[in-house]
Amino acid sequence: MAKQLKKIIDTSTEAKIKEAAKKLFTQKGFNAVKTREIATEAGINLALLNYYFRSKQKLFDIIMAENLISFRKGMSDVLNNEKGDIYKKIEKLAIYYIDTLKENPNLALFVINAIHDNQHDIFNSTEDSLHQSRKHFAKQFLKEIQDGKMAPIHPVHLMSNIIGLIVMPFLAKPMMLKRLHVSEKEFTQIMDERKKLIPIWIKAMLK
Amino acid sequence: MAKQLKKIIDTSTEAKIKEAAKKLFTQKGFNAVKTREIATEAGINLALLNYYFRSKQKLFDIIMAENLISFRKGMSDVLNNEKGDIYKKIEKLAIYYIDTLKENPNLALFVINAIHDNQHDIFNSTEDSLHQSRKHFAKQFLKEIQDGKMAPIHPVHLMSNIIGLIVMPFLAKPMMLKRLHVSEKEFTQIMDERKKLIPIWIKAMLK
DNA sequence: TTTTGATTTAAACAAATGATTAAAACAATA
DNA sequence: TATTGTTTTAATCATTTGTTTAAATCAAAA
Repeated sequence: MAKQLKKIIDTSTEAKIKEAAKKLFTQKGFNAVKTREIATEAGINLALLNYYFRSKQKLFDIIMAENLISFRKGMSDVLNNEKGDIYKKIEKLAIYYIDTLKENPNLALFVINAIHDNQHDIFNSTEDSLHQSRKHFAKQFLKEIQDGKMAPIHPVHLMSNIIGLIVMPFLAKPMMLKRLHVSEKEFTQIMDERKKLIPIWIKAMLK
Repeated sequence: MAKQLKKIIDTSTEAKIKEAAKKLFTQKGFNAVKTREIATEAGINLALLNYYFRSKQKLFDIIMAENLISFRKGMSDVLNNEKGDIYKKIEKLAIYYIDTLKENPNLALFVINAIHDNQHDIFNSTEDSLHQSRKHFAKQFLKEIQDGKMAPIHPVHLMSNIIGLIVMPFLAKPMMLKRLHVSEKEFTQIMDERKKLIPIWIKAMLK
């Protein structure tokens, strides 16, 4: 059967399990999710989880890998492309991540948690193909400073600021909605505003 | 000072359990921590956990409450004080949270996770005494906009930016250290720089 | 010293949980 | 249709995990 077609329509047991697992693991993490919960969510017999994926851990590893790929995809797509100045790239990053996190706000917390326990060695350089592209971005950043267009700050500042401005509203989303009396729709709108605002802000900050 | 002294001297069984539980729960969350692990870490017999705290859940609830208090303390101390313009307040917030998170970087992720599962109803208005003080801050913010000193943006933007700039480097700390080849000491130094930089940045962004 | 109540301990319990098994149902194909 | 390999199921297993128990130890008061 055609693989591409299969993926879209795929209603197979294996796909149902993976889908349920992804939803639950991404939302609640490894330890908070029980195999029986996944089975119920997927509407399948408990034993099929082990039949198709050997163990809960191996299933989780697959979800982890897929989630990291979605998260890295935006980075490599933007940074690998040599065109565009630093602020254009920041805008592209903002657009990609805001759109991704609008779809799946839990992804942010999932990745942050993964960074912290790091049982998957997610910073493994061979695994992580972004090493090169990041170097080019770093060069652009240094040049910007040398040309006097940007204040001389440590890369940790720049990274913290970019990631912080893009990701934080999603990490704090439940609080934002409740505390600032914002609806889902308004929230989405505000996030879309940020796609344009963040590069402008970063530029203004680092002048 | 008296409190710290007490903390050091208090070597009672109850205190040892709470200390171990706080360390582990804050680091790994409720589900990843097992009662036997707490007992070992505290160097006490397993049964004493239930003897002093009834259940794992009740022990966790206490740690949760204490952690939320540390986290809210900075907010109320700064916002309750009517003195100071908005940027002075932002600086005070930055100083408090950066110092707090330097001491305990895991606190950030713990609170974010608490915001998400929210089994403790942490936005409960009666529980949360900050309601009033926040209102005054909001007024200051609106006045700033009406006076044309600040761009007219949604409060969600302001909140996201302030929290994002302060908290994100700690959430992403393990990545920062590894990826940007930064030592613990350098990281601390950079975080201290941010105390002054963040209010300046916020001002520049929102001009 | 004896008594009394509080604390600590080793052992055990019951429920939850991840995994396995053996049989049944199903699907294809010869 | 009969055969064969695959998928699904109900039942069960083994371990983990939160909690309890009953006895032992300790410390202060009588």
